[in-house]
Amino acid sequence: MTDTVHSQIADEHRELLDQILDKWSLLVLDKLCESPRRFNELRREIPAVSQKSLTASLRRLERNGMIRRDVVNTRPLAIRYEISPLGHTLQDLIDALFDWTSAHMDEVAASRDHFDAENDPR
Amino acid sequence: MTDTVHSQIADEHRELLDQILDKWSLLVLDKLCESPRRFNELRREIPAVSQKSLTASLRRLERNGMIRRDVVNTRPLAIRYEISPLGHTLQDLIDALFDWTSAHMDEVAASRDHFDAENDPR
DNA sequence: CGGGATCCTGCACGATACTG
DNA sequence: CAGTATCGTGCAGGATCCCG
Repeated sequence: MTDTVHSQIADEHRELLDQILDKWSLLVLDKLCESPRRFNELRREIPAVSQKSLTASLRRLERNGMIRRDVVNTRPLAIRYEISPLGHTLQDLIDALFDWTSAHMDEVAASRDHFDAENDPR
Repeated sequence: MTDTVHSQIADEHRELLDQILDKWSLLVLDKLCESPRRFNELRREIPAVSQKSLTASLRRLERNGMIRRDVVNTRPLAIRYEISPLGHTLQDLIDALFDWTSAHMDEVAASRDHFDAENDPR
């Protein structure tokens, strides 16, 4: 196998992860792994996300098969977003990522302070 | 604890992950976990990355304490980038992420095709 | 060799207003 | 309630040129 083949594969990985690891999707997936939610429930639980971005994130996750969008025909109509089996395979990974940030947040912050202090605070 | 406290914490996680999971850092970290590299070695191994983006990614990783930058005083001078102990704690996670993409790439692609076929290919 | 400095572009994201 | 439509912005990221 040549280097270019390797890097093509690596690039596919990157693109795929880019799709899933967008600004909000991890938070959304985390919530949906817990239990199905409705649109405005997610908005309330992730206050920093705009309605447009949440819509986009949900669409992308749905397109990639990570979540399912169920239309419940009531009045007014309700929409349930729920994790898919494929999305569920990410749960452990997501938990591990959040655990990692919890465990190393301070360490990273300290490193940042140190770096900023050394590199021209001019 | 209130909702806002929860979401603030979640937001810190998101920001931290955003720092680390930028477009190229996972690929860079993956290489550096294997062995130290020099700047142009990384460029060659990740052909899609531009020089500017690689520089930025390395700087960010260094600032966050994930990698170390060693200046070797030869002529011409050489720079060794190597994984730090903190960065090393991410290795298993990164491996797991790449394993996940390898395992589910086809599934995701199929889901995408299905989604695109259903939603107005007009 | 390992970058820095500039210029430029797209697109991610937010704000706001409106709708079935 | 769950969006769509439109507008505006920043900033990530590529292209190019230059430097010790």
